[in-house]
Amino acid sequence: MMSKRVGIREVAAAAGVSVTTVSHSLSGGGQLSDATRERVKSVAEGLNYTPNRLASGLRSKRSQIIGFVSDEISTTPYAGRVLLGAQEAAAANDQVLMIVNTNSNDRLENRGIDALLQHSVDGIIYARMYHQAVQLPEALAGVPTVLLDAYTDRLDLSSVVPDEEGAARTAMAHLLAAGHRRIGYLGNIDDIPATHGRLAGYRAALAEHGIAFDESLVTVSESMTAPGRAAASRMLAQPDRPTALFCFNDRIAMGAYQAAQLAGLAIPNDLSIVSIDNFEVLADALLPGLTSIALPHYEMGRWAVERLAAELAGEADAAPQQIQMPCPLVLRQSVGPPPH
Amino acid sequence: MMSKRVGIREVAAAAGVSVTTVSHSLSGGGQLSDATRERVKSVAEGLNYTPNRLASGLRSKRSQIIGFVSDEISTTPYAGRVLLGAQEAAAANDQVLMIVNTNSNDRLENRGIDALLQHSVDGIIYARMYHQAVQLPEALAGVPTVLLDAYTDRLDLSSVVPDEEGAARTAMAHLLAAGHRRIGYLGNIDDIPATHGRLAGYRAALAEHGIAFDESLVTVSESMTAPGRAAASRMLAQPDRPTALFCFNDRIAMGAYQAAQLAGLAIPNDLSIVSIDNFEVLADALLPGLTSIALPHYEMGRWAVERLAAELAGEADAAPQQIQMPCPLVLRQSVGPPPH
DNA sequence: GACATCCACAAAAACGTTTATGTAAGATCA
DNA sequence: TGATCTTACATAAACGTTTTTGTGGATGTC
Repeated sequence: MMSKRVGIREVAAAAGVSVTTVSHSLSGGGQLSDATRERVKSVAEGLNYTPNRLASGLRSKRSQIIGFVSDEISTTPYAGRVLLGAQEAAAANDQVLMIVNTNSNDRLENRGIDALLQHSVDGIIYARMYHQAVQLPEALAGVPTVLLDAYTDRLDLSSVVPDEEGAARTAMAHLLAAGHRRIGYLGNIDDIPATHGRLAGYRAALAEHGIAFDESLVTVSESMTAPGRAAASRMLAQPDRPTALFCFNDRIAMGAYQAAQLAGLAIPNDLSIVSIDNFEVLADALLPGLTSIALPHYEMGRWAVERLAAELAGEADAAPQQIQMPCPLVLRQSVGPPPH
Repeated sequence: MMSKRVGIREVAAAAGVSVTTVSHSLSGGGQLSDATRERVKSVAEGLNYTPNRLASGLRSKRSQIIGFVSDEISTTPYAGRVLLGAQEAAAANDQVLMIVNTNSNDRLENRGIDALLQHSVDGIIYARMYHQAVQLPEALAGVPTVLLDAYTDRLDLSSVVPDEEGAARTAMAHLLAAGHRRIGYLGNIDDIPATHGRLAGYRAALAEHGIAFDESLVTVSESMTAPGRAAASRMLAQPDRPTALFCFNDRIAMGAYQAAQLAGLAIPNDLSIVSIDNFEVLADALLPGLTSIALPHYEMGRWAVERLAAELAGEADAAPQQIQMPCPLVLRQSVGPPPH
């Protein structure tokens, strides 16, 4: 049982054909009679033959490996979902993922990319853990690459990011449908696409419903719980306080929960809250459950790898695409009608 | 610039030596004069030569790839830290990680392992996302393997898991040092090592301090927020309620926070809480911050890969080890002296 | 000064595939 | 009926390394 791995030669010998024939039989190439093809296949199966991908990659220039470089694999809880989507898509395409983390460090990034290229990856997913603009490293020039949760101004690269504005509109639509008209926005302060896109979505949703934008209903803070709590407290202390809050993310929303509690406001009876992230450990754990917009991490991971695979295969629709993924609403219990 | 990748032949030609000499120069093998060695190295550097790992792996039987098999890469927020530790250790050893997710599905697991073996990984990290007993799949027989957050009864396999009992003792020691004597334990109900180890640690810590074990101070529930809340509520409703709670994990602790709030108890003035997980998004966000024991995910990832690398290198201390990693206490604001 | 030893390097085989090229037998065609 | 085309496979080169084996000269030994 524990002999050397069986190679293509052994299969050839056992089937009474040449190694060429075996190779063609298994890959579907060449011209062979269906009879031999099938016979060889079953012999190979019987011998438990599996090809050596190093050898086949060396010769064919296709390693069937996709490199995955990300900035921060660990600090966010999203990385796992992205990776899962990417890995599943890879498996479906008979590919496998080789990962490298850069810690947002250029030297590490270059070393990592180098390592991937030395292993002859067929292409690379260049991923960020939050939506941002990036500049593609020199080392990736000429390497098939798809951007994930990141974008550049280059139109020859495919990329996928969440539809930030759409996400905000969806959140707002939900609040508006519940009857709210005074809706506060607890925004983020960083200069990133999410900041601008979500604010734009907030304003657009108001405009669509003929509600005037009210400067006093918008605050910005760091997107963490404590600053969110402070911002929410300020907003709820206003004389004509909003009946609902749309929060930049779940951590700010958690701050809003705390502020509401401190202000003696019940959710959702006195105050409705919706936010973005659908970070389950928080959203499910909060009391009541937090209605939130999910960022499509799994889907972006899948899409990026599928896109890359398509481009590598030189498929018909292989022109690069830059897409924005829709973000679905996940209902829980933090939204109700406004108090009268 | 964008010519074919430069190979070892070009380096040989440029340096005026044979490819053999180049290979030896760069790998440190063979016997060459230091002069040639250095000269070849600088020529290689000048040409921007990087070896083709497929070719070198094919010939040398060492791919420099480590396979990483995990059950659930996405559902827990810990995966990222494990992966980060593993990846960093791999990079330090000039290796790279190839990952595969099994979704706890045997068929997927076998296909994934097969894929890794086809790519000639040098060894495999067989990881679980929570501490548990496993049975090593058939397909891994004969493949160098290290278990991560998992163990078997086989002594020929290295493994690393958290020291559950020690973690509980550390948590308890902290509460005891603060002066608490009536300490409740909100435990978990699953039949897993963490359940038994942490309970054992709780009992051991009490015994060490001459405190009698009180059945009424222990509850078990699912390890999530809502069940934790219910369990904590029951415990806090007791006539002689505990002054402190040790929680199985942060999610249960969050439930305890909610129960305390419902019962009108302030943390840490009326009730101290410590738990295990140090799940930062929760622990930092809770008000006040939750003092928690960190599980050594990053460290386990590092250790597993380093261990595997050592065993692959056939180092002197290469005898398999099964270790339990210590779990450090992360102080926040949820522990104070008991109310008098 | 004959022989073995060692040094510094080169030539060539090998790793396990894929692919380019070759070929023998049968089918097709004028 | 010979020439040409297909069909179905085989032979051999190639991928870019590492490793095994070879070699010519310098050095050492007695």
